[in-house]
Amino acid sequence: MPKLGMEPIRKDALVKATIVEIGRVGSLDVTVSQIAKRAGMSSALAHHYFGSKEDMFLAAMRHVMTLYGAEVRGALAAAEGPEGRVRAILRASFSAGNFRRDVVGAWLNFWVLAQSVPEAKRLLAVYQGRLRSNLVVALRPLAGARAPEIAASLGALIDGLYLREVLKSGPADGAAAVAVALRHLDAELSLKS
Amino acid sequence: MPKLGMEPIRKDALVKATIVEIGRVGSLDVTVSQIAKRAGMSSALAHHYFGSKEDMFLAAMRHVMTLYGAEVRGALAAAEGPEGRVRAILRASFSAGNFRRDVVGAWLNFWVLAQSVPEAKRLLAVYQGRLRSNLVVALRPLAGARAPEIAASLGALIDGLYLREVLKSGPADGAAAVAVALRHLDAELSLKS
DNA sequence: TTTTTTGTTGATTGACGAGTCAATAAACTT
DNA sequence: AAGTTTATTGACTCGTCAATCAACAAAAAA
Repeated sequence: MPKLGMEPIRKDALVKATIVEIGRVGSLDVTVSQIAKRAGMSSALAHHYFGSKEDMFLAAMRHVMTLYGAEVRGALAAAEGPEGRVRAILRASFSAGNFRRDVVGAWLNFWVLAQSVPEAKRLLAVYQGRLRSNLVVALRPLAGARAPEIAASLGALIDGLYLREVLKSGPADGAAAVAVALRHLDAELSLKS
Repeated sequence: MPKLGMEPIRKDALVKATIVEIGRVGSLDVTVSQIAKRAGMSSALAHHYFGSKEDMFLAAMRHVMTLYGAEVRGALAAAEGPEGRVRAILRASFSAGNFRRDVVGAWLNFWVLAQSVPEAKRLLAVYQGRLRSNLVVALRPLAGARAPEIAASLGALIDGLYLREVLKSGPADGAAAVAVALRHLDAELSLKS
């Protein structure tokens, strides 16, 4: 009994299942069947909605980035003052929704994919550009001409903290990561030269 | 015309070819045949010396780590004063030999592998532990009780700078990366609290 | 000189998995 | 009622690749 309008529902389920399965297996070597099974459908249907496994994963990462972007915008709107804005970005980056084991694992695999798949590289560049731009704007009133270089090191530090999360056992500790990033920020801001 | 004592030569060639091929392709989806071909032998011989593809890659990463470790020890021996030691570690981390496109690509894939292969996870933990320990020892005279936390953020920053290198086009710029890390160090050291 | 050890490869096996296809069915349209 | 669009899947194709094997060659040991 095929109900109509299934497409968005199925796609959404597949996108979520993709993240979960990649997180579970720890690599892109998940079969489409595994993903489809977790999403409650046949692999043929998954191929019907997304042309290929790669499309599926790219859609999943677009989804992750969209959620992150929305969270940043929300936090930014509620933030007060320049420093509040930087803190808002950092907090969003390590929020419970984004800083999850499976999501971090997906990011890591996405990074690998960006080395060989142009579309992944493009997406990653867009994401990095947005993060950088957000940081620079927020830092400008605090650091003036040094805003770009601080944004660069903060960005790298964020990526590094994500990376380190992968190795840890136990639940993700976003608060600790935020603390490290904030201290870096304070330290950089206290540098007068 | 089998010359004897080939084993170390073959293994060495395979280890190097593994890094190059992974760097070229950008993922672990390199075939053993490709690696063997680049190393100038048949895939069967590669399997003869290393039992499996995974063993080959793990040996390659052990090799990378060994070189890195030797470089750090050398730089540490020649360094003067505590700050000189921290600088030596950072410079070694981004030296021309270690901070190369293909090597960075290999690291990235190694990180992914560490999520699912215990031996890779173990190796990575050993490496991180050594780096951390080196940093803490060097930082102790400079930062006292704050040495561990500074070592942690410096370590994450180093990883992040490696990660960012992957996306860049053009040749690797180790000097720029060292500069970012050094500025972070200065900033952290100037924080008195 | 026979035997063992070491080096070497072409050919083959065996498994696995992405993507396709044909078929079935229920809804909507005309 | 006939035709079209959307949903859905089991079965199948087709390519790829890690790993193994059988066989051959040369050096070293016995």
